[in-house]
Amino acid sequence: MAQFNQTISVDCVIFGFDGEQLNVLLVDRTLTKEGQEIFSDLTLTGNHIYEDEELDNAAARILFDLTGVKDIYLEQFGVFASPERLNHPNDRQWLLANGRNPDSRIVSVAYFSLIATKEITLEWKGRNVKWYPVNSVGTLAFDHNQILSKALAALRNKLRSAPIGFALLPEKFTLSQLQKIYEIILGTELDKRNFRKKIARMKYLIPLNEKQKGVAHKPAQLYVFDRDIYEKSKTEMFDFSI
Amino acid sequence: MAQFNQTISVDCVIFGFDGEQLNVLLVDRTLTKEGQEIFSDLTLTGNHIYEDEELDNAAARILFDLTGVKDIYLEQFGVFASPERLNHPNDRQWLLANGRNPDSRIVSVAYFSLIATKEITLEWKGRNVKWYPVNSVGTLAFDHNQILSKALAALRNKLRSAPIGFALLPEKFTLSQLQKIYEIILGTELDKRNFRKKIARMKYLIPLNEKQKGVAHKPAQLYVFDRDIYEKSKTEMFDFSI
DNA sequence: ACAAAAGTGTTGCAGATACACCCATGG
DNA sequence: CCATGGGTGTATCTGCAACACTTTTGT
Repeated sequence: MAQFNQTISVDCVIFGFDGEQLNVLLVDRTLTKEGQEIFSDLTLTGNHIYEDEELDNAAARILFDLTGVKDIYLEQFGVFASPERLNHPNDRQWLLANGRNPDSRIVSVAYFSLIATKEITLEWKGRNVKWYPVNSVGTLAFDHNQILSKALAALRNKLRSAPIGFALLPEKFTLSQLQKIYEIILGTELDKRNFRKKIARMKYLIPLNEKQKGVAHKPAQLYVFDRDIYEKSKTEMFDFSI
Repeated sequence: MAQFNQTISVDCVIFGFDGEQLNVLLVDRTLTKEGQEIFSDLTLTGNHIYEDEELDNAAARILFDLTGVKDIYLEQFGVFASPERLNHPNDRQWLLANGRNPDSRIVSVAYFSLIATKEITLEWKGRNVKWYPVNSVGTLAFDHNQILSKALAALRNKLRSAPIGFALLPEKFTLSQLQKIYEIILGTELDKRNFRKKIARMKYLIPLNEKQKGVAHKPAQLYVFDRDIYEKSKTEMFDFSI
């Protein structure tokens, strides 16, 4: 593999869902000097790209490096390149301590991605990453709060126009889980019956002959998403509303 | 102003509407050597950014340089950074002839913008730019065909979710002109009466006490778009469809 | 037996579609 | 007076929202 490109980086906003909340994967950034902690805060996951690497591949690589998972939903949603984006004192100090020039400009191409929180083990390669509920994220490094909020907006938008909710769920999921995802991301309450009527119209959500087990209530039917059927139905789905 | 950043450029897909067709503004790229024309093709408008310049400002600057118009609708819709995007022979030759290194990687941040074709004079600063109907654009330089088709997709999407059609029209416009824009961009035919019913619901489209002049038929009422009313109504307009 | 979530139908209303004729102007 | 696009209303259909009770399991 070639070397890193010094001016282009990719940041990934990795969303996860644990059944209750929408979470983001954040990296612990602690700067120490002679054993003393100088500061400690959090960043999104990201990295520079290799000279011969496509952006999409760089994003997938970063994701794999941190989570050990491949073939994940990934979508580019913006570029962040303000000349001031590395100007905060902590950020400059951090860059200096890592042998980088805080005055050189870095464009960051931002992706968001969706995975089921439980599907991944964060012990992978001993990275210092953790899930944080999106609602309680404090001040992040660089312009990462901006990136996160734009990612949320992009996620909401996308969720309205394409069936991506189950990317946050295990392969087999229940309709209530799916409904909860819509409710949390869109910030609404949805009617159970109306929700299920819509689902019934989506031919690519396929009920299995299989039910939940070990729950202290009527076990729910499990569903899977069929990508092939979805791709076919997409061509027919035209939305001519002005 | 600082100097140019060599690795970051901004490309603008400038759409115009002439009453009949959707057009793109393209730049003539003719390479000559010792008075001999070596090749001649077309590119999108674009330029490198200045070291201390925001991306949005760079896009606005490029637009102003080429058209002499300010305060234009502009929207970022993607980044193009494939390591192979400058690899075609003509492109390499062109870069070399212009003193640039064809092997260095350039990321291009792409914007699309909307203006009324007739509002601008292309003699501005003697640039070699011209309008071309989007339907009959041939092979463009670099990856500009890719950029153009993604711009069209972004435009269609945006048009469905936000009232931006009149950005392609003069300040005062008729409803038939607006309808034609929707028809051409979305590739549909729309019913005149139903279209006007939707318009009537948009309180930010304001009928003037003024009519078309010099047309050989019943003169149409002119409308303007009121940005303030739009911004207010936006907050209420929530779309909770899943 | 009880707690907890799953699952299921009907009705009213609003917004979408389909459709045809008269009007004002310039030439 | 003719050609051209401007402007208008109604009937039907379809999709969305609101709403409450029975079922299955684990403890």
